[in-house]
Amino acid sequence: MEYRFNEIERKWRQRWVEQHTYEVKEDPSRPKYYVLNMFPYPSGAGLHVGHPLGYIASDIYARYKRMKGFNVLNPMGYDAYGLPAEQYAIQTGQHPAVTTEQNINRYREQLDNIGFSFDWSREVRTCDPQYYHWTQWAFQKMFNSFYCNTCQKAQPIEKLVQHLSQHGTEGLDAAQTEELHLTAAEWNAMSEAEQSRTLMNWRIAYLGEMMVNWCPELGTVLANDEVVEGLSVRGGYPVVQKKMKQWCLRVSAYAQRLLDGLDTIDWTDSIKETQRNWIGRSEGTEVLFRVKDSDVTFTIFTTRADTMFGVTFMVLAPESELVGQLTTPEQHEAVEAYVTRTKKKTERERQIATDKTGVFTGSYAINPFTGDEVPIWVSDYVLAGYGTGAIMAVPAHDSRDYAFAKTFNLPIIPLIEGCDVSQESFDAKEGIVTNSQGKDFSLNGLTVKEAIAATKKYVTEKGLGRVKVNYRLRDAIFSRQRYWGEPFPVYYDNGTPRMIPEECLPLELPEVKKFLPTETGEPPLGNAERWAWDTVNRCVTENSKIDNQTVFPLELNTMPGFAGSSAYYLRYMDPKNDRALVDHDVDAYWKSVDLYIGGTEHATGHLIYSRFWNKFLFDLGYSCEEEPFKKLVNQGMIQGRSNFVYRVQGTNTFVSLGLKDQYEVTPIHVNVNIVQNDVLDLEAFKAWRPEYNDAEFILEDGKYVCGWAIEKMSKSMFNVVNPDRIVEKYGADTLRLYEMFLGPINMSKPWDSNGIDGCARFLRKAWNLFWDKQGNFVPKEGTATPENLKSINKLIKKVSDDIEVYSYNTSISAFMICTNELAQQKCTDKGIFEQFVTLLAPFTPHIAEELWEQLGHATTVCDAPWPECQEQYLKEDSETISVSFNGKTRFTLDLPTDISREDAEKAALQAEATPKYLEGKQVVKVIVVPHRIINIVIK
RNA sequence: GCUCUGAUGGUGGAAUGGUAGACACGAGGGACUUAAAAUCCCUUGGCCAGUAAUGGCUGUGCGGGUUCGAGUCCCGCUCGGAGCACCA
Repeated sequence: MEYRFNEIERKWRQRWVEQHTYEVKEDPSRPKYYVLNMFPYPSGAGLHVGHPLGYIASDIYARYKRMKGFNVLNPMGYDAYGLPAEQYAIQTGQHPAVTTEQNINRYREQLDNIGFSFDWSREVRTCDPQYYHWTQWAFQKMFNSFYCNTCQKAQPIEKLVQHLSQHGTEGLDAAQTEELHLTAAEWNAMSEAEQSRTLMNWRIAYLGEMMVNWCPELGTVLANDEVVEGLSVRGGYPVVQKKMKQWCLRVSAYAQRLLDGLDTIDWTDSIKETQRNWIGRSEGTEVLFRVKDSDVTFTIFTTRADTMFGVTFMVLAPESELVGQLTTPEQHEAVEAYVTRTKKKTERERQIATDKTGVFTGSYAINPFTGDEVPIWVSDYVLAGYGTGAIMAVPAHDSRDYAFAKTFNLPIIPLIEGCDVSQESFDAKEGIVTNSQGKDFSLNGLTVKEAIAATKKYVTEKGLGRVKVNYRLRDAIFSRQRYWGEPFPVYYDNGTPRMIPEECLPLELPEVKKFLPTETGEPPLGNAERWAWDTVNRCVTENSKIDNQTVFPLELNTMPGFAGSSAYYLRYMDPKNDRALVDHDVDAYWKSVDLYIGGTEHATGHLIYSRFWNKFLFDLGYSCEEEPFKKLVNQGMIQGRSNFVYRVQGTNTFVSLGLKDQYEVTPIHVNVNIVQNDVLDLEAFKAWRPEYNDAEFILEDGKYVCGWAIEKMSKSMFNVVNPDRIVEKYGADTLRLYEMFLGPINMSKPWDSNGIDGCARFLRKAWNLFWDKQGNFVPKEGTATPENLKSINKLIKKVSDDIEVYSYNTSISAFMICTNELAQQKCTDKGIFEQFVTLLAPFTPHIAEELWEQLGHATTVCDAPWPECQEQYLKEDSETISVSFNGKTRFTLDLPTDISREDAEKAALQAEATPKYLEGKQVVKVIVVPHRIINIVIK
């Protein structure tokens, strides 16, 4: 009987749809399990073989869990907003919604080909108003909340307003943009608009004037994780720093909880470490410095409080507000020129620069420990956004300060016994402190660690400063000057931002005539005036105050890509709910994602924002778990394996790999789809491109062998392998199997079609177990032999163990071994075959369903119970045990398998061959270890 | 610079501290066939000895250590991949 995978796969895919096999409902009688893949951005290029890797891995696990009796949620959807569709729209005029729809349809077709157990009735798309309703809703909740440091959670903004009106900022401990001091009277005297503006200092979603990453080419600002080495991640365009008024999310308020939460979740160390780096917690001290002949004071942040006696100058960031206050008239011109020069530099230029530049302000600060006057400089090696934007410089013990001091000839005072700072600074936090004697305070003789602690204590007691924890993590910039994103549900009342009433959500994205900024430089939504006024008239009741002559009444920015992907896992639980993001009871059932699969590239983006977003919803009681993703598995990237042909220079002749060294050749990328096992299909090559029509070849052994290299999978390298082609040629089951067989899912590896035949061969062999040469169905009741039982139980044990740790490649090896054994044993027992098919079902569902039906079952194999291993069949009566002395095998013994350790020792010592090895020697101990070895230690 | 990862045949990769190289690909040999494809069987880390069965030595990036026994644990390097980085 021939294995016709095409027919079988088509049949079952259709039946799964008809019978709603993969649709799930909340079912309190069964335990739940939530499996999730990072949903894809549907790009125009379609899926390549790398994309389904994670989906297959999670599908296997989801199917396995279902067979183990869990109610499994395994949804899929699309992260549909994004720059490529919009860039394409700008070039072609094609509406992004149209291209996105097309791409989604193509993705769906490709995904359906692979036989996933997704519950498509729960599909979400971030660009669907039914979906982004809740993205906008969450934003409004953030706008109407602040973060209370005392209770460590988000609170309604009304509580803050109440506090301000009764006590001002007195006793208020909340996450804020800058430190404000207000009395209740001052607050109450403010106009409503002023109060609204002031509240931005605390809101979790706030409008802030801040330095942003501006990308002129893309015409938009970008978040920190969207910029790498001063270039935009999308497109690689330069990014400059610019001060702009933008919507921001106060992610920094959650820094400590984001850090602490990492200890409660099962993610790999490396991705946790990446997030820890990104959050960048650093414990230190803030110290207040007075300025000579002035009332001005300023604070600096340091992690090396022990080096207070080595401060020889101070440095301000060029963007610091102190620069203006501290520059003396004589230095004004020089400082001005320096600050202007810095502004013109791109982020990248500032990062690359190794030389220290700077300028003296003319002012001096007074070291609170020594009373010394030290000059205050301005330099761009100090960052405005970190700490206080000002530092105390200790050139002896900080390499950057050292370089600056050398450049400008400033003094260097060493503070560690025996350190040599003539060539470079001594940065290590170790050694014994010296040179540190003040009026009433000395650090001499202490270790660095002790000195830091002592200084902290002193500073706090004397009111010179305080202990402070700083984080690198910045607030997320939430505005994009783009069209294809969620509109902000915000209108402006004479410049004061207000939320569109909740009952008016979703605020739908309007049609626009063009996707570029308006002539006045407004974002693309500025083209949609009609939409703006209609919205205001429809939703805002008291709109009399809005000046409809001059000011555009709605927010024109749209939200960034991470907005829609931050809470999508909650929406999958209850995707059609039009009254809430997710029903409370439904959320209480599904709780959080048990297994999340996706790439590491989202470590500092989506995976931070999502955790932040969920923690916020948790604080407000909308999500019942604090961490959204309990277990995270990162699938590796699938790289491309490119093939090359070698053209003899100046000819149209191509020489095979083994002979190319005899010629002057140019390697040329050749389409991997016309190469098999590195052998070129000559006719296909000639037909590939017109210029190769009359190509000639120099062959080796009658074949043209191509060279190869591992590169990124990309169109330009002609190494993109399309899963549809593999499915067509080998079937989806073979594709699934092969992708998993390539190696552990968390490792990056090149796609190499060379091995795929092995998996196809295995499935054919497995299929052939069920029919004899005449085409008769083999399985019969009650014919199991002990060998059959041993083989299948070995398989059950191996697959059950391996699947739990996602070691699918070794499971598949076990299947191959078992298949060969059953074939050799000429197994005919129906029970054995049923167990075999059941085990196979998560991996290769189509063939498993077909065989399951052939075995006489009317129900789907998806609900067959996962077999339990019967250990008794694995045991043997006796086995050969090697006996070794001092690590070398000397002889073997046949012993019963269930023999005790003592008896084994006795048997080994009494064995006939033993004495001659023991002559004149003393037995120290006998060690019985698993795997059939007894080791006798002698002296 | 700091942090995290990894290194095993021609290739992808297996090995709870216990016979390293499972399984697969590739390669070589053989069977079947007019032929090819497909299928099946055998060999396959390296070196040495033997007509052969087989035996010996060596071997998991490098150098040490712990252990009866180390790919696995510890210390010190080399090289690759990733993250952070003028973060005070």
